[in-house]
Order: sequence, then C-alpha cells, then structure tokens
Amino acid sequence: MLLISLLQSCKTIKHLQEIQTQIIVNGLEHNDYVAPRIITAYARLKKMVYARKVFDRIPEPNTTSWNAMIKAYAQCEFHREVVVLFHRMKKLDVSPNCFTFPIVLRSCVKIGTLREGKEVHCFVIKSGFGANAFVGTSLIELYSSGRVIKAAYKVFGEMVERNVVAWTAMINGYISCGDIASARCLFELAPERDVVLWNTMVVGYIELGNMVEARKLFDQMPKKDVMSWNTVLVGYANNGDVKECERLFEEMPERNVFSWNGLIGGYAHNGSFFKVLDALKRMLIEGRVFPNDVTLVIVLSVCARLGAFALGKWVHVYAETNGYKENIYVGNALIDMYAKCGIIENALDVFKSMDKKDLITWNTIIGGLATHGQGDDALSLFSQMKNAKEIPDEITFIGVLCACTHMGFVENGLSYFQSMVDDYSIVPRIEHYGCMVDLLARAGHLAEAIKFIKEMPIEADAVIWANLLAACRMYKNVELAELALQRLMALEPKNPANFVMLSNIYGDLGRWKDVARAKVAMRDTGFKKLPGCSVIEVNDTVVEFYSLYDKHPQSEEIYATLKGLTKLLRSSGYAPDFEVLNKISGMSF
DNA sequence: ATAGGGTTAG
Repeated sequence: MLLISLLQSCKTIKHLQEIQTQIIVNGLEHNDYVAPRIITAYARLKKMVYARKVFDRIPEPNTTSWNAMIKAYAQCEFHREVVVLFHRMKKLDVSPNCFTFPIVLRSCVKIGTLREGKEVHCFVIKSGFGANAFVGTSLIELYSSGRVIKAAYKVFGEMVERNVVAWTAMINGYISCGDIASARCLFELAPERDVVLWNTMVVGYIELGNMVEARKLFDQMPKKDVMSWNTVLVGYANNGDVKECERLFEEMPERNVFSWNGLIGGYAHNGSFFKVLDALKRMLIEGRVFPNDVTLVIVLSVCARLGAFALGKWVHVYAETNGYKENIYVGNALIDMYAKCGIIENALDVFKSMDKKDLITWNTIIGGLATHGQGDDALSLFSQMKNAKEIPDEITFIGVLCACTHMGFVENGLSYFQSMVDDYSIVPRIEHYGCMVDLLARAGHLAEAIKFIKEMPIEADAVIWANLLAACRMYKNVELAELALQRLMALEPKNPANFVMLSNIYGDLGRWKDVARAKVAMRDTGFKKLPGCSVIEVNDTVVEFYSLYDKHPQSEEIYATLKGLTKLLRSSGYAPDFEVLNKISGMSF
C-alpha cells in the first residue's frame, strides 16, 4: 500500500525506478493491483517505452492493466497505439469494460477514423455496454465529430440514463454541425444545466458571430465561472468589439491568465499595438497573474510589428528565466521579432539554440534572412531544412523565392518554383506568382515579367501590377508602366495610392499638367491616401514617423541627421538616386 | 468523463 502511494506521488524517473525495484523484490511486479499503477506512473512522466516494458512482462494482464496501458497511450497522444492495442485485446479475448470504450472511442475521434469508431460501437453493443452513460457520451462525440449527427442523436435517444455531460455532448454535436437551432432546442429541454452546458451554448453563438444572443445567454446564467467571462471576452475580441471586451475585463470578478491573454490578444488582433504594451505593463504591476508562454508570443508579435527591440529583448530574458526556454512557439516568435527588428544575428542565435524546430521555425528564419538581404544564407538554410527532413510548404517557398528576388538569382528562382510544383506538389498561389513577377521585374526582365503574367493560370491582382509598376518606374520603362497602371486602375479604381503612383510617374517625366490632373482625379474619388508611417523604438518608447510630414517635434534634427548620413554614404561610394525624393519633398538630399 | 488562449507570408 505504501508502495502504491509512492508510485502516485513520485516525480522523477530515478525515484520511480527505485520503487519499481522494491516492487520486484517483493514479487509484486505482476500483481493485478500494482502493475497498472506502475504503468500509469511511467506514463505520467511520459516514459512510454518503460511503461510498455512493464506491461509486456505481465504474463496475463487483466482488463485493468490493459486499460492502464491504453490510457497511457491516449494521454501521450499516441492514438494509433490505442487502437492497435484495443485490437490485440479483442484478439486475445480479454473483455473490455466500461472504462475501455470511452478511451478508445476518444482516440478514434482524435485520429478522425469514423470507420474504426463504428466497429467499436458494434463491439460495445455486443458486450452489453450500450446503456452506459460514459460509453454513450463518447459515442455521441464520435458521431458528432464525424458529422453524422443523426447517428449521434440515435445513441442519445437510446441512452437509459442521460446525465448533464451526455446532454452537453449532444448539444455540442449540433453546434459543431452548424445546427444552432436544434442545439438551443435541446438546451431548453435539458433537465439540468450546469455551468459547462451554459458555456457550451454561449460558445455556439460566439462561433457564429452572434454576440447579441451570446451576451443574452451570458446575462441569464445563474452562475458564471471565470471560463464564462473569458469566453465572452474573447468572443468580443475576435468579433472586433474591443470596447466591450475591455468593459467585460474591468467588470469580471476574478481574472486568470486566460483573461489577460484574451484582452491582450484582442488588442493585438485589432491592431491596437500600443494598448498591448500598456496591458502588459499593467499585468506586471498588478503582479497577481503572470505572463505565460501565450502572453509572451502575443507581445513578441507586437514587438515585431512595432520594431520594439528593447521590449522584445526583455521578453527574451523573461522567457529564459521563467521556464519558457524550450517552448517552440516562444522560440519561433523570438526569431520573428529579432528578424523584423533587423537584428538578424540574434534571430539566428535563437534559431540555433532551439533543440526542437518545426516547420514554422524554418519558415520564419528563412523568410527573415530573405527579407534581410541575406538571401544566400536563406537558401543554404533551406537545403539544411530538407536535410533535416522537414517538408517545406507554400510559405517556405515564399521565403525561398523572396531570397532569390533579393539576390537577383533569376535562374535559381525559376528552378525553385519548378521544384515546388514537381517535388512537393504545391499548387502555386497568387502570392507565389507575385514572387515570380517580382523576381523577373526587379532584375530588370520587364518583358519576361509581363509574359509570365499573361501565361499565369490565375489573373494577376492589384498587388502584382503595383509591384510591376514600381519596377517599371525603377527601370524607367514608361510603356510597360502605362500598361501596368491601366490594369491597376481597372482593379482598384479608387485606391488613392494608385493615383499617387500615377502622378509620381508623370512627375518623373516632367509632365506636370498630368500630375495635376491625377491629383484632381484622386480628390474626386473622395478617398485620401494615408501618409506612409513607420515606427521605431527610441529610448524604450515606440515613436511614430510619418512620411514627408513634420509631425515630430524634432523633425528638423531628424532630417539634418538623415542628410548627414547620406553624405557619409556618398563618401563611401554609394550613389543613391534622390532625384524623385528631392522633387516631391522640396528638400535636397 | 465535460471547455479556453499563441508563432511564419508577395
């Protein structure tokens, strides 16, 4: 008995092995009570090989031991093993019990095998467990996940005792099949409604974007837990209602890390980046709830967008000192943050320090290097990626093609594109065609770029024409610029940026009357182009800069510095073309 | 046995 309680509480592999030795010495290793508990203890420490060894050494395991082994696999997400073991159990004529079926059915749901699940259902009926509430609930979940809601309802209707969990499963089934009306009907009929059932129903409305009905139900709830509050809070955030999300956050009686992440995520999702930073500060000052991996990832993504390097660095240190060093999401977000802040060396350091890498890790570093102008490094990492047996996806190739564009590797770009289609069966999307047009156009192969657009299986969109137009301007090809512009204006007749581009091209040619005409035309559309804006972190604060606009109190100093820098560049041999910039800014660089 | 959050892109 002492050994069993030790098994339940032990925290290290070493300790567990010592206990196991004691058990073996006492001859209890194959004991029907002890064996399943050793298996469970190994599973809790994620040591499935050891768990399996214990199981395999039992001469004739009873149902409890089988269940322990099956459950162990399920907990470690080895769902295929669960099914395999269940089959073996059947073959050896060991009878499953009411604990076996729910685990196996759940694994069938996780693998997404309805066929297998149906076989289990037959076996359930044969072995006389059809009336069991637990088994019934799992069957409802099986059929709901397989979108055969009728079969789920049949199981539900035939259940002898239906508890609130079964009702919840059935209602959730209707919701996941998009039938909110039937879900609501059953909800009204349910003999008992606990907070989980209420929350489930509220989620149903939120997922349909019906915040009004969700809120109605929420207000009617006899009892709300943190989960109820968080659910509605996140619902508002995802439906773009930041105000209501904030109100709920202030009103809620108790907040956990999910509440904070809901608020912070809501800000990030809706582009209120500075509010993200404020909320993080408030969270840290209040000090009741601490940022976790999810908080860090959201904040890092905002640092990436704002170029807030100092804060990003702080998050990095926080992650390392709070046990999120190995977290792959955090690692990926750090790589992206450093890359977007322009500190590519740090991005590479994080990348190299990660023991576990996933597809996003590779995509982020490859894309980061590519946009940073280190296309050759991006490409060499791409080949390392393939060596590491990570299968590239469509996003990987955007990075790869972008790398080729920035290096001017036209031939390579074309062959990567071909490899994407031939070797990885990726159907190129508009973004990939966009990369290819860019690749050709930026290298000055404008005619080929046009030819490529004409031969593409999909119509070029505004982004493609706009990029081509920029290239035409760069290479001073007026003819093609006019074509691109014509197509662009057809696709986006009201986009003020296009009029600006148009007037700039006329300006390049000295056609000032046309410049004026383009400006009038833009005014007539009623849309105004927002000034280009960029942000930079200065002394721990993020400052906004607007293009050609002296909003900043120190803009004189800033422009003076810029001129100084240009001079420095010139003296070291760089000869930029400032003709256009000087013309529109009225300054001389 | 019931339910929740996050990262890459022309």
